[in-house]
Amino acid sequence: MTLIPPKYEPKKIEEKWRNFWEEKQIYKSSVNKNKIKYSVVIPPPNVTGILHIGHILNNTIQDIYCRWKRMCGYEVCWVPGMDHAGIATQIMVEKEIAKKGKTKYDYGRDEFIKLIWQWKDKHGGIILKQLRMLGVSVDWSKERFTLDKGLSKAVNEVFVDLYKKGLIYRGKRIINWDPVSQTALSDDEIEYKEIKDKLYYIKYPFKDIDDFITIATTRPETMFGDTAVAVNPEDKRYKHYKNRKVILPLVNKEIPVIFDDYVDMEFGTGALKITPAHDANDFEVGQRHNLEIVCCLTKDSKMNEYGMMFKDYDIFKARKMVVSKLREVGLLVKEEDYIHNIAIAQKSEGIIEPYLSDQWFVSMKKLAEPALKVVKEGLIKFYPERYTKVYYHWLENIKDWCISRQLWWGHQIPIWYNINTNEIYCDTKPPADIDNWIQDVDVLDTWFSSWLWPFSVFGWENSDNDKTNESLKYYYPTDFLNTAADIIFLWVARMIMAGLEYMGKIPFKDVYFHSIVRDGKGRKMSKTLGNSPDPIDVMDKYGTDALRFTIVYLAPLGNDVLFDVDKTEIGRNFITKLWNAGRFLMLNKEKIFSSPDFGAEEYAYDFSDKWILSRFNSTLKDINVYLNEYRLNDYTKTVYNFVWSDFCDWYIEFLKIKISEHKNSGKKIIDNAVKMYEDIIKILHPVIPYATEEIWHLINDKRFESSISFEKFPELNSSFIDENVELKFEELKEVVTAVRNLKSENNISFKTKCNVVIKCRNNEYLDIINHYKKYISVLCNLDDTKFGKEIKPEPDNYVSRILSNFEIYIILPDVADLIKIREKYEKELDKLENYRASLEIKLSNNNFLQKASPEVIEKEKFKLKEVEEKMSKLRHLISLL
RNA sequence: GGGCGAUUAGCUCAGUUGGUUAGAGCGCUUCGUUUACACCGAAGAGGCCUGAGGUUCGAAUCCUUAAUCGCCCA
Repeated sequence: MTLIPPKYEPKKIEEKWRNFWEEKQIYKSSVNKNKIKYSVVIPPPNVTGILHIGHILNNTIQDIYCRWKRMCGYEVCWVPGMDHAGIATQIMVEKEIAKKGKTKYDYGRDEFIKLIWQWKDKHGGIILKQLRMLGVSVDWSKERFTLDKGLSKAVNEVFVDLYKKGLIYRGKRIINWDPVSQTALSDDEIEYKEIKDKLYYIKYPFKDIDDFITIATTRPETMFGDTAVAVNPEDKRYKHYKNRKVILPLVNKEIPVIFDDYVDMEFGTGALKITPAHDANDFEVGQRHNLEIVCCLTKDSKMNEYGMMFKDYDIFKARKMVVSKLREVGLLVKEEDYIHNIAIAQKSEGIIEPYLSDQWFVSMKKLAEPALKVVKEGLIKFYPERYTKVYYHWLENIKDWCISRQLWWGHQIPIWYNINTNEIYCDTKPPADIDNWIQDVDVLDTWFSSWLWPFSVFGWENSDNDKTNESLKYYYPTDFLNTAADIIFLWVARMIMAGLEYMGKIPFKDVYFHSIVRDGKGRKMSKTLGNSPDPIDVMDKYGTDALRFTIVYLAPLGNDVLFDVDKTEIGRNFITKLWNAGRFLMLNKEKIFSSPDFGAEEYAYDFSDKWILSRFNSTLKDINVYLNEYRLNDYTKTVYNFVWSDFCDWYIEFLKIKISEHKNSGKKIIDNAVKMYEDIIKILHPVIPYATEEIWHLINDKRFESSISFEKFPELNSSFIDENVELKFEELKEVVTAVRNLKSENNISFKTKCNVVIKCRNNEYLDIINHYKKYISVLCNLDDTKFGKEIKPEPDNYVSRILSNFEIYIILPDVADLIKIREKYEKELDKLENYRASLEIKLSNNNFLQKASPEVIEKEKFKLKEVEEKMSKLRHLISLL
């Protein structure tokens, strides 16, 4: 028989089982029509990403479900993979070549992409290695990457199909242009910096009347692109300018005054110049009012021909010149110091210029309708449920999706332009006469491949092969998606659309939005704050299971997790406790089976056995509910409390005594306890796989070729749940606690043995005490325990505690401090009196008696009777002092 | 500005359709190495359930409103 070592050493043990699981490929899944499948796709992490604490939560949750379902007999398939993260990855390589003073243009597109692949093979995917450490039970043989051949084919197929359906079109859009690196940037790559600037007030004279309107702007040089002046329709100052036109200074062009509630009346003069080509908000206003779009800047932030005499000057120089010219002609009213945020490119530090350009869009309305319907009809469920509201709101106000990105790394758009005719060609295959065509230089948004993930990972490449692809037929739709709520639109909603459009079926049934992990002060984890712990360090220090357990334990459904590294102690301590309980059981088992003092006689379940079986099954019942409702912190908390408070604090303490009292049945007793312990290990395996695997093997050394992963998850046996037993056992616990409390409060050390008298309400309670006299005596360290229905202590020197069904008297070894005892009793009496009074008020209220249900009234009456009884006993005690 | 949440013990949170003398973990105080565990055990202190109205016999729980904080979308 193997003994459990004194200390749980996570590092060695984790490595051992991780290798075991992977070498034996035990989590590899294949189509098995005899089993119900449970499939999950990982939210593909970014290929450049490294593991942070949020990933730990996300992947632990998925692992819990995969392991749980596997133990429940499902054919579980969890697909891992990564996305190619267009911008992030390209930047990594651009930074690298920048060190050599080179740009991507020095290499050219094809060579540059080769470099990125090299980078990816060398540095990419660290995160998957880190996920291995976490012990995720994914099927590594199914690992996918969004730029894999098959997945790329799927992307092209979908683009072409949507284009042919008329759901993809080309349109104008303001993008973030970095004039330094000559590229478009996404919002994520931009930082905002506060700068001191000037706010210029400029007069725009009216066309027909001798009046003017003053606008305020920080960018006078863009006035050459102005196509309107806007005011708020509510603004009384400007109401009478309806249908008027102003003359754009310097340009001498007529532009309209428009009314739009986008305008902030408080800002500047309440009048804005509208430059649709050079400001994203102005562009929107322009769209609403059908304004002309005039672009007056070049791609390197210089004035173009619309800038007239300022052509070829850069914007800063041009600004100065424009201002002095306006001053000269008397149209500059004033300039004010002004502090505002400007957008800066993270990498190049260039000042971002909003730039109007041609982009590709997906028309979303048609795709959104069915996606809305399936959630409304409950085919897809969101946890927490309130996210459905967020989802509806977005889909009901859906905007078209800009899918082109000005990058080289990604799926190049399958659109070709004819050099001679400007004709557009769109197909999965390039045009035959390729020399006459140029392919669109842009690539697709990374999400354009991620939205196909739930079926592309199973081999979907086009709408024909899904009919013959067994894997796809078996695993799709998936059962569970777990992700962060901030990508509900970017990813979740779009997957639903794509799933319905291309598979004709929802992509998943349950979507669980997990918590956001924040630091202990509630701040978001961020690189700049440096408050984001490296999970690998935490795993090193406390153990992987400890981190897994803690993070789930702290994560309530729908709320943020406040995580500090120190808190990992919760998980570590719990695992140590669990480990030691097992160690105790195995030590005893060894002792019992190797000593002639112990026998193997049958031992019928006694009260404490019935109690722990009831508690265990109640726990099992609860955790089944919690797991089904994605209340994972309740799952961990429930098991935690059961193991610590019920199993260790009480059951094992009882067990110690039971074994010594019933040596002839020692083997049976310890076997029963070990059996329950094994069940506990199994229900914990989903959350702490390493420790439970190790323990499971230690309990029985003949298991080396197998894994706890495929053990049957303990099944609920409701017939063991006995509320009455649980309540009665609580009372027994109360007796023990009361005796300990009396000792402690009267400064009797635990080591000092003393005598106790217990008066029981009736025969039933008498039986309990009779049977457990010895246990109480050991657990409280007593000398003599007398009990009976009518028994009374010798009326000399004792203190007492009145419980509902017991009166406990403890004989003091020294002369009692009567004053202190009296104070104690009176304090208790005061408390009871308050309670009694509130009950009496309630019960003398006619309204209550008429309107409350009879059961409630009975309950209140019983409480009153009980409290009155206690009080009279207490009064009696006081009178004896 | 629009929407969605949150506010309960020093901290982090439970509290399921209203019937509770409002619970847990951590922290704190006191005691303790009794043959699993000091990453431990025993005992204890600690709350006008954010404020104000209302519904009800009865509200931490339902409604209205205010304040503070957070998230998402503009």
